[in-house]
Amino acid sequence: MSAAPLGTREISRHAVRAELARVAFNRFCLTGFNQVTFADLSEAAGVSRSTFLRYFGTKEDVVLFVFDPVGDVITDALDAERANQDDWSRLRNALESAVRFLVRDVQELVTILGLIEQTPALCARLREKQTEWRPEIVARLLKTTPSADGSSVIANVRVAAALEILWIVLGQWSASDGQEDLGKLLDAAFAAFSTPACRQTDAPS
Amino acid sequence: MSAAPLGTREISRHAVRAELARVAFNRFCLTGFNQVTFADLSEAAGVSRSTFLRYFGTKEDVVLFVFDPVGDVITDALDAERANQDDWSRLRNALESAVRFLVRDVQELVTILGLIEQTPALCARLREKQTEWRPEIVARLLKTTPSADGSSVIANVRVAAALEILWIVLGQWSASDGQEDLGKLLDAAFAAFSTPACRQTDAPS
DNA sequence: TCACGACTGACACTGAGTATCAGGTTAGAA
DNA sequence: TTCTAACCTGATACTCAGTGTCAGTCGTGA
Repeated sequence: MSAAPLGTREISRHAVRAELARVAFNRFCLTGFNQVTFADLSEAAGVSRSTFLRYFGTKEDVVLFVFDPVGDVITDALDAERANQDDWSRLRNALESAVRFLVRDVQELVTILGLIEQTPALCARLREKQTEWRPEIVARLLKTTPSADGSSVIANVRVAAALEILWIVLGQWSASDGQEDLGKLLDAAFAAFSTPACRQTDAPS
Repeated sequence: MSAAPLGTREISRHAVRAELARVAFNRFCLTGFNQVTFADLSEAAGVSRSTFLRYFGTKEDVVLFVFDPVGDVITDALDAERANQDDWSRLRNALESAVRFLVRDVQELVTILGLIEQTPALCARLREKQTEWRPEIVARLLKTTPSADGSSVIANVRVAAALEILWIVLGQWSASDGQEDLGKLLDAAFAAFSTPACRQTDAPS
């Protein structure tokens, strides 16, 4: 996977970043994202405001940097898929990889999703990241199943729809406090495209 | 449609707002969104910085307030649709209403979309608005064709996908400088869901 | 004509994010 | 071990978005 030597400096930086984020996250959950300032955070973490800002470009990134690898996770998973599957199946399985990557600690993810949901600035920034991932994913999809007419509109729409599903499903899952089965939720969400009549005929059994 | 009496105060406010936005828009296109400050804008418009800020809560809104009615346009159009159509047809037609509302001056819309595209802050804020529209649209969709299992996941996915299509299509359209036919682009985009094999088999003729 | 509400400009303030600089620390080569 | 170059840190100063307040002005309706 990641075949970088990772010098000691890099390791240290990574660890400090994680610790700063941990301290900050507690504050955010306690007081609310907008109410906490960089001055508060740096004081709580025992570093200067300058240093804190050097580890995270923006306040949003203090929370959202954990989502950064998701784009790569999806593209990698898409490559691993057997190419003889249809687009939707491949995207669905790639999303499964994404949620597996994200769900390491259920309670932690539920908490972070809750914080994001009730903070417009975090939602916006997360959607921005999502849009950044799209071109790469579209390219990967087109590489194995090229478009007939050379247009990438269809691929773009499918990828955009899949990424929307990711957040809708995670929102639903976190609303159930992490109880619901994410695989089933993904299937239910993708059913929005596969039900031929395009009616609300979910769960017919 | 809008049956409000609209007092003179309201008319005046509306007109001033439009003029301020016009002046600001020119500056943004000339210098770039991030390079222009409220001080620049207020000076160019001949009002104080305070006044300018009173008309637009944020710098993003100076550009994006024209999109505010789109949510209502879509929900209204959805109501007007005959309920015996399937979800995708209704959404597609509602989107047609939305683009008709937006395309009053082709060149102006192309310019504004270009500005948005090359300014991450504007993209983010626009997506935020888009997310705000969704619950209302979903409710309207469910009112006529309720979900079988009481879950709104499928409706949410479909609406989210449709709204993604809106921006993908507008992006494609503005890339062609407003030459392409928006109706055909919408059809092509919705084909991403209707092609049964879910392959890139666009435009088979 | 008067009174009330809204609009305006001026000012002060908080907080995010950028840039710079001097001093201290560490990694890695000599 | 020693030296050096790269890096990290805290301090400071700065720009700008956005909020809040206040006194003065203007339009409207009674």
